[in-house]
Amino acid sequence: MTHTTTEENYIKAIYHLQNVRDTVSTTLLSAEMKTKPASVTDMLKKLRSKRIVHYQRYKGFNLTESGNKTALSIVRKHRLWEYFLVNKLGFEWDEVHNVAEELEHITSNELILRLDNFLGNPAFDPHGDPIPDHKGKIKIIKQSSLAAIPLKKTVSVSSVKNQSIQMLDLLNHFQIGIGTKLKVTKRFDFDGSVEIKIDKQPATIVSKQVAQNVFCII
Amino acid sequence: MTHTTTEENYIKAIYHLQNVRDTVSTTLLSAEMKTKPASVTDMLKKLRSKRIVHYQRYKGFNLTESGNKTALSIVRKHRLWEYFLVNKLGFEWDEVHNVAEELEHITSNELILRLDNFLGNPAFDPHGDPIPDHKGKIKIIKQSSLAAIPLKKTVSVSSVKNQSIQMLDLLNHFQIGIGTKLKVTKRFDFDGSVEIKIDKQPATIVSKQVAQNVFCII
DNA sequence: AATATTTTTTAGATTTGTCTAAATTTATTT
DNA sequence: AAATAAATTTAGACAAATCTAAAAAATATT
Repeated sequence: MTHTTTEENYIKAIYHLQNVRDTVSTTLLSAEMKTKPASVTDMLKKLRSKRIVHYQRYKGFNLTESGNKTALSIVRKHRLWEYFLVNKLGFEWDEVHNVAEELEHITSNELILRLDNFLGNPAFDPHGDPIPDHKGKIKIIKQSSLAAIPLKKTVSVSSVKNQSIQMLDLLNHFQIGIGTKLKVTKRFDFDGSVEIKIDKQPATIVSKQVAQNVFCII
Repeated sequence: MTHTTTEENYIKAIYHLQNVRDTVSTTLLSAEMKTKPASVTDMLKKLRSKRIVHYQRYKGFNLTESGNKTALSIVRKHRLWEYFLVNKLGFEWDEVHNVAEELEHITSNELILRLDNFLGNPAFDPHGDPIPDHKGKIKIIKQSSLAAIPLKKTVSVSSVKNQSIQMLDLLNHFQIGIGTKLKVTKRFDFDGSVEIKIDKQPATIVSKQVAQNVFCII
């Protein structure tokens, strides 16, 4: 079964929202898709007829098993392309999202298989998000945010939750990237900000918002 | 000015047909696009309003200067991606066309610039067709078909005109690819077939149709 | 529990690219 | 030059994805 680019974008959006909230509403999805709730209802009927979502009017919806598989394959393509753009073409990690949004809809399975091998079958993309393998399997690693890790323990940055350009720009400024080794030296209860130390650099303070979005392997 | 994928496909088709015949008819274009003549008329009006083609009803059409530039940029993208697929991902030269048809519509200029550099700014794609540079400039080389080159002169295969899967399959069978060194040892007037010799391999005979489609640098 | 508010759905319209069938123009034959 | 044939265009319709406005259902408030 094949899907249009629009259908694929809806499937991916439902998948991502499901991983954040446990129920996804029509309104929330319409905000994510930058459409109106009425349009979402139309699409849900279409996706139901293709057995991508379970959906009952007024009662909500969620991905079927088959829908989930499809979502994983789109996410896989997106993240492999991001890896390619950063590690082969030299893009910065904050520049690749939009291009990958387009590349993820190229339909050849053979292409993705070969791209995966060409890249050395990476398990994580440049933002630290796991890349599903060809069976849809995801490597899970234990991560804690800067707001939660123990003090004075050296840890390695493994992913960033909020991937807005603004956030990535800020992290670039702090010279924080995936793989950066750092430790939290102090926490300030007043505003939730956190003092961190990278190598021999002088300590700096990052806000609560940053601390909650940067995840590390302990 | 941006264009839809469909518009881009029309622009590319007009460009290619213009390089073969000097006037392109509605019917011919409809055959190329696998649509009906009525659909072509509709699209021509749209492309005219975007100043991509000169077009007068019943009088024919052709690309404007701006349309030609757009066409060259699409051809450039297509051929760079073909080069990538063959030389980086290990596809065979007869497998890449359909995937490149999709990739050529990805819109990022930055992507193409970086891809071009990553590939080493190649001037020819895996079928021997020239890749327009970022200004749309094409390297032209003097070529003659197997039907026209002098006898017993060792030449290098530089491009293949008919790029159907069937043709490429046949050439693979003969072990003829871009860069293959060969000489024409005899021509048969009866059916236009041609005897060729590659290295120390025994001579083989190719048909007139093949001879007319394989081009070489003398 | 009745009312008010919010969310979701329906109904009907719009745009893009396509189609068929009929009309018009151009080209070819006789 | 008239008749016929071929190519092209118009007119009107359809599917996909969207929209607005109104109706229906679910949720929250008093």
